[in-house]
Amino acid sequence: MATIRDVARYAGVSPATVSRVVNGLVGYSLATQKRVEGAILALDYEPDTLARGLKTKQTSVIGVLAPLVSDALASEVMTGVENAARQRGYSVMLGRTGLGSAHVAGYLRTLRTYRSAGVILISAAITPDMRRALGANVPLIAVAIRDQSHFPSIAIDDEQAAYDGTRYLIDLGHRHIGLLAGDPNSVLVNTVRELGYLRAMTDAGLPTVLEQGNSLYDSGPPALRRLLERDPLLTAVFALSDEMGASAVNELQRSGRRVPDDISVLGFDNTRTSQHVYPALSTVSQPLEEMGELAVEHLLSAGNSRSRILLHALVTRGSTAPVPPG
Amino acid sequence: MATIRDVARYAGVSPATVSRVVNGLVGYSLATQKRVEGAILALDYEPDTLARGLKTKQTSVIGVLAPLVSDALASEVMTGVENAARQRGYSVMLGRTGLGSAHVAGYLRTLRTYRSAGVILISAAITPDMRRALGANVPLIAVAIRDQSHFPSIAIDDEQAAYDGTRYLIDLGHRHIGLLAGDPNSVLVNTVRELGYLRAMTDAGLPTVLEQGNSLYDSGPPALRRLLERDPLLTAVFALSDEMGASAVNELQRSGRRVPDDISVLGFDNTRTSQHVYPALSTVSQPLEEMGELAVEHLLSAGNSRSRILLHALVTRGSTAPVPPG
DNA sequence: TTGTAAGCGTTATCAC
DNA sequence: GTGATAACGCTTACAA
Repeated sequence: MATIRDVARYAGVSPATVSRVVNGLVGYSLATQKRVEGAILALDYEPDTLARGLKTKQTSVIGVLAPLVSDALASEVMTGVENAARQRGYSVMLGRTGLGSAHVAGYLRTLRTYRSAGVILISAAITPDMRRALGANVPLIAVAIRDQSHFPSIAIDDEQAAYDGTRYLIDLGHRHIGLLAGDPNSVLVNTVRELGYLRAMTDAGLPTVLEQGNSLYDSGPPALRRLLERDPLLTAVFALSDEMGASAVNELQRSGRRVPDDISVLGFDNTRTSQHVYPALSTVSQPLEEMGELAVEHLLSAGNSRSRILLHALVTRGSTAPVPPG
Repeated sequence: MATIRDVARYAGVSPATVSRVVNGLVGYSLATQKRVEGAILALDYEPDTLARGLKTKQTSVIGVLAPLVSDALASEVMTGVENAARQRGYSVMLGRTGLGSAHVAGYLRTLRTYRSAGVILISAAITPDMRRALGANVPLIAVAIRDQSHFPSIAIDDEQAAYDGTRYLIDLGHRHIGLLAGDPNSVLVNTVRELGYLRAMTDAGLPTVLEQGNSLYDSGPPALRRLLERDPLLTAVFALSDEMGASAVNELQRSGRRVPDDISVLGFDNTRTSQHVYPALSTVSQPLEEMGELAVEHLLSAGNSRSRILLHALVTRGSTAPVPPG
């Protein structure tokens, strides 16, 4: 590995000058610039990130913490993050949040010792502990979750989105609409979405019925069965995640019911999973990739530490239909 | 941020001694150890990774390069990688390979300047260029792909796995079995799997019929339709990825065919996607998470640079059945 | 058992 | 416009 001194020697200049050229600063003639650039090419020189970071107290690493690496929602946000990061010459470092907050703090400390340029938290709320573990100089932002605290975040209005989803089902003529809720403890957003469902049903003077899942695929069927026991007249199910929605569609078919003829299913998030069933899931969409991109932008533009609320949208596909005549 | 000198001063020892304690070396009394540990706690000291890496020429970063961050297969391998890495105190840095090899080389150079402890390539073959871009000191291993070159890899025997999958369908009584192939250019493994299918069919004296997809969900339906045009008597479809398998199941149902009553579908890889359809996909399974874990082990245990071939298995679920009597 | 000092590869502050 | 030189925070001979 060639160092800056090697390049300097080769080009017949000082290391300082090489550094200036590499970093696009001012203070050298065109002739020296050419010579230095030639030397860099000849020696295949690449600045050492570690040395540079040590000196400048900043590296171009962006940390991303997600509940589950293999989670579809997190994957799509990560795609956006990765794109935006790469475009700006940043790298992405990955961590899992699923294992308790002590563990997250560990990641954050690591990121701090790497002098990370910023960290993005997917589907998890920022706690004061986290903020502290990161130190004062590293920006932190939450994505796909609304922070009731003053920490910055990028999200949709989950309450309103759930309201709109429920409302859509109601407008289709459904009166018995069950909610496949997520674990309120694991993802804050679930609670808020529940509220949106409750409000829409109450506004319409309709009875609410709700069972808890954990947002993942496997939790859908049992929760669905409980839902059906509690209200056998259900003609629509609103799942607070696409995974649960997809498993609900499958479970319904397994038990001999037709979707959407007998029962409609609405999902949430518009991840790829929503397209992996037949009929494909209608779903409340949030712009996951865009959120990831915006998060990177946010971290890198020091000034604006404002939170952003993006627009949700209803995506209608085959899994929802007007209430059956029976 | 406290530095090692702060700790040293606080504990009344030299930086060298602090370093020794921190790194668990020998050469200090129990008493000093206690004092140093106390100081570390008091000052909330954390060694600076950059400075350390600069000195030791090694950091605990493991690079992972995947074709698509949001790809189910890659996600599951990454889960394994992340687990194993974290256990050993390593961090994971993420990159995408989907954009052409010049771009991959860029990542590799970054990883080199970070003095990465090693890099893992998912679903992509190692090229001499890559090897060169990384420099001589950073180990590199491919996962979920068999390298015909001498570079290390962790994979299943894809040819045999495809053979066994095909054979399973044949044993079920199927005679007209179509192959939903992947793009041979994008993932090497597809070619090999094709060979396995071809061999099994030939061995059984059966006609082969094959259409190309690109392994992703959306490429399934059109390829399936072409397959059905070419052989309307098809009673089984072998998809070389679960995504294509899942979309095949959905497409078949959309067109009024029953799975598996009219037609069986077999997938490949046993990713989560295979469970996201109804009936769930029978599939040829490869131990993705385990592969990720082994890859980390491999990188970190300098000596054994041997490739490993893991066992595949047939997972039978609802999407396959004996050939219909008609 | 412990301390001193050099140096890893940069960048930044001075001089010239 | 260019070059010494001193850090950045750590590890590691080498001394003591």
